[in-house]
This record gives sequence, C-alpha cells and structure tokens, in this order.
Amino acid sequence: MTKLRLQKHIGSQINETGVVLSQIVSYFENECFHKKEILLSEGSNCNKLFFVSKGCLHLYFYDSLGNKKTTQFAIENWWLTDFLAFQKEGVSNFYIEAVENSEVLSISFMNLKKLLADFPQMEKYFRIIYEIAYGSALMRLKYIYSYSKEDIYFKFRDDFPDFIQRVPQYLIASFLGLTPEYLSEIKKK
Amino acid sequence: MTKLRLQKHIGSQINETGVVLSQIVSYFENECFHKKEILLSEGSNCNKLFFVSKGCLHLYFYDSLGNKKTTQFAIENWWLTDFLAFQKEGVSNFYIEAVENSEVLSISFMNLKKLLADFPQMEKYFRIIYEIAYGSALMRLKYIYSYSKEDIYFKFRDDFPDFIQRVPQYLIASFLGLTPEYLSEIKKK
DNA sequence: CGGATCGTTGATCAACTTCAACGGTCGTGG
DNA sequence: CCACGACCGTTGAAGTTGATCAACGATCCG
Repeated sequence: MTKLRLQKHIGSQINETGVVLSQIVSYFENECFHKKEILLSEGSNCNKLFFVSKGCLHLYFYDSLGNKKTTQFAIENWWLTDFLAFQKEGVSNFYIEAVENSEVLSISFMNLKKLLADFPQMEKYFRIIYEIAYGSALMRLKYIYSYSKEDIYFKFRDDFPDFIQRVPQYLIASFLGLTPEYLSEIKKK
Repeated sequence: MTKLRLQKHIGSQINETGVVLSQIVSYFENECFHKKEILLSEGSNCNKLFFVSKGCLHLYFYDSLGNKKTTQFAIENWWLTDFLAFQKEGVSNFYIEAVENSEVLSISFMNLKKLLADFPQMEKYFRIIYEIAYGSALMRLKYIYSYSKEDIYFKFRDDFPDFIQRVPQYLIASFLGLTPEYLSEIKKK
C-alpha cells in the first residue's frame, strides 16, 4: 500500500496517532504513471499536488528557443507541483512528466483546503515541507551564484551520486543549467 | 507603533480578533538598525527571524574569491533570516545587513516555537509565508534558467522599478548575478 | 579640501554555447 | 534474431556572453 509511505512521512513530522494519520491519507488518490507519461501540461489548470511514493518526476518548461528546461526533480518522499499556479489555482507554464515508472499520491486544491480545515495539524506539516523546500531552493541559488558550472556539476555529483545513475544525463544538464555537450566535456576530466 | 504593521500582515492571512493578534505580536521584539549595520554575521549562530516593518535589509555571503554576493533583499512586510541555519539552530554562512535605516521585529527560535505552540493558527500563517517565499524562489530560478543576464536585468527593472531607485546599483548587480561593470554596459542601451 | 564610495569605459580574456557530425545502445517490428 | 531507427552521449571548431582588470569621473560627506 503506497499510502503507507506518506503516512510515515507525515508521522515523522507531526505527532499523531495511526488512526488520524490514516484518515489524513484517505484524502489522497493513488495514481500510477509510466515513464514519459505527462502529469501536467502547460496551459492547463494546475489543481493537483503530487507526492512521490515511488519513482521520479520532473518539472520543466520550454524556454524562448524551444529548449526543455528542467527546474525540479522529485523522488520518493518529495512533493511536486507548479506551486505558483497551484497557489492561485491558475494556468501552469510548466509540464510535469514521469522520468521513471512512478507511483504518486495526488490531492486536488479543493481537497487540500478541506484537509487543512479538517486537520489543522497539517498546517504544521506543510509549513515544515515548505520550509525545507524553500531552504533547498535558496541553497540552490547560492550554488548558482557561487560556483562555475563545472563546480556545480561536481558538487551535484558528490551530493547526489544516486541521482546521476538514475536520471539521464541530458536531464541533469538541463537541471544544472548547462548544455549536454559541456557536461560531457566536464566529465572527461 | 511598528508592531501594527506585522499585526496587519498576520491579520490579512489568518482570521483572528485584534486581541489575539496583539498577543501574538507581543512575542516579537522591536529593533532599529542604521544603514550598514550588521544584524547577523557569518560564523555566528543564527537564532533570529526578522520581519521588516520599515527599511531594507539584505542577505549576502562571500564567495571563494572574496566577493560579496547578495542573495536576498527584504523590504517592508518581508521576512528574512538565514533559513537554513535558523531551521537547525546552526551556524550561519551569511551576513544580514541594513541597506537603509530600518525598523525590524525579531523573534528568537525559542520564542517562535513557543508562539507556534501557544497559537497553532500561526502555523497556517507561516505555511503561507513559506509557500510564497518558495514560489518566488522558484520563479527566480526559472528566470535564471530562461534569460540572459541582460534580459534578467530588464525584467527586474520592469517588475521592481522602485527597487532600482532604492538600492545601490552594485547590490542590484550582485543580486542579479552579474558584475557592476556589465550592468553599467547594459544600462547604456 | 581630501578621501572614500560608487558608477563608467574600454581592452583583453575565459567560460560556456552553438552547430554539425559521429558512434553506441536499446527497443521494436519484420 | 536480426536490422533499423530513435535516442543519447561525445567530439571538436567556431562563436558569444559576460568576467576581469585598470583607469578615470562623479558625488557625497566629514
């Protein structure tokens, strides 16, 4: 049962009985996606928040030259959506696609509001989730401002060695903000 | 009374009586800093969260070449700290400095925990604050990945015209991740 | 007045991109 | 089971963006 993973994760952040936790996860829907399947398209309304219980997703958009740019990955225990669109229930500029066959829990904006109203403890959970996500976004910005692209790659490789294995190189390149060709050149050293 | 600004801001996000709101803001301390004064130093423990009620702060660090890099500004109604260090009550790698003479409300990590325990409604408030902050960090990352430095400057100038006026140019340059010289060249056009 | 601070200018240089071509691998259909 | 094409990584040459460095000007303030 893949909801167990979410239940555990919530339980690790807030103090609640198993009964309450299982009520909470009942607000979520279980969905499976195979590799390359699209969960969210540009131009469509972003009204779902995803929790990855197995597999890997990525969030990307097309820049003005038509290149795909990956800005986020999400693996097990991570949350993903186009947060900007989700917050205002608006149209998204992004795509979300499965990098691997993935199992995902999803919740609609409406149901999330309902969940937060019914279980105010969940405000704390999401406060923590956003806090961590914000912290890591800032860390990423700091890296971008601090290091050359070469160093950024090395840092990433050292910090997330499993990621390098799991995700094709051109996605890594896109995520780190450099071209596949240049990444290839860096790797030679 | 500068706490009024915070009170209003909290009131705009969560539904509470004036009485409760004024209890909430009583957890904060009022502090004033003059231009260039330092609120947080690298190497010191980051145990305070700041809310700007008047003025402007910036968060920066020194890169490996010894250049100051500004990663965040905070003006009225914004929260600022080294969130990574604050979360784990750890040592900071950043400085926070007043760009202008500023009035700030501060709260220690301990008191924030106390506040959240005493007024669980505040979890919602901070959930929203982090949600917005995270959204804007992602937007910034998207800009960095999408546009040339020239375009980033133009976007910034169009989106935050008052900022350009208020903050010296070399800080803008640092924040946008380009050199003052290059920014100068861009402006010529 | 004199110094510190900030913005500007132009020359040189390095980091990184772009483009075009090639080679390997994997999966699918014949 | 083989052959083909799609997909992905690699290579090298040429081109661009933006950084660096040094010098000069302007302004502000004590």
